[in-house]
Amino acid sequence: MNIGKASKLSDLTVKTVRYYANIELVKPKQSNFTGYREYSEEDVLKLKFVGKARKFNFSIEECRELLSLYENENRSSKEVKKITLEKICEIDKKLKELKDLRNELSYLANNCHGDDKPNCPILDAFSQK
Amino acid sequence: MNIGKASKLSDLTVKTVRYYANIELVKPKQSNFTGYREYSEEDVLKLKFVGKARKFNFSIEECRELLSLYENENRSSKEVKKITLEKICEIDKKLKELKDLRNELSYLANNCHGDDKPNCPILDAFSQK
DNA sequence: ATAAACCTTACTTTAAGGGGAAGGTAAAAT
DNA sequence: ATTTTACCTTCCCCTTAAAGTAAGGTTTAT
Repeated sequence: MNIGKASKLSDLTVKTVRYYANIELVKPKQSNFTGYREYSEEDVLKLKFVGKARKFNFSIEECRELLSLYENENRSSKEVKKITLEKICEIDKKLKELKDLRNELSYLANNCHGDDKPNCPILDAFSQK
Repeated sequence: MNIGKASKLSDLTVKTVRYYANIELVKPKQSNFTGYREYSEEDVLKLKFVGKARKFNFSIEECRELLSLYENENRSSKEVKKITLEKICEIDKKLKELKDLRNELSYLANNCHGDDKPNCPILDAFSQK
């Protein structure tokens, strides 16, 4: 099938699918006389796989790694679990940062009158030496 | 003072300070015969202000807005509070996304044996149709 | 025959700088 | 006085993961 259909079936944009071909993440065989990319059913499965993993916040390079495990019959689930646990750690770190940030901002907002006067504890906090 | 000192005092890299000058966020007067940027004490205060706001996750454009409020004697704290509350909403949204993601990943990891066998519920989940 | 729908490569843009080259300047050490 | 070292400048490329657009080739439908 052509890229348009592969795009629809995998729920990715044509641009994205073409990008994945360029970076050799999911590379279809090139049909030689039209120059059109020719996608197989299996390619579509791989595209879907990557789409899911991307939604789970895995980077392209991590997707490449997962995909090679996915394709490898001799893989061990240990490796996949390890990558996933690392990703969870990353997310926890980010969550903590965001929570702290939210606390500080909400503290500032609560102490700001929000009226027409220029006094503003938010700006004061930003301009503290 | 030169950019190096302004950089140290504001706790930003020279690259960053130069970048802020280029995008006219914090623009010092250019000393004309050496071509060196000439920073005032007030410029340093602005750089620090931006540094703080950036740490609070405000984008450059939001910093520009906050900075103009900071410089404006006729500002109303209402405006600043509004921008801050919007930022808190954004953070809440991001927090929810990350929490959901974490739940799904941790569910998958918990169900993965993590041994040397190829069966892996994580990969299975990624390849579901 | 022509228009539409689809495909191609290639270039530019995004956010917020980081890295490094090539070269000018200033201050300190010899 | 000269050289070394420490700063400073502009300029260009790199990062993520595509999206936008241009210019042009192909295929299908009317």
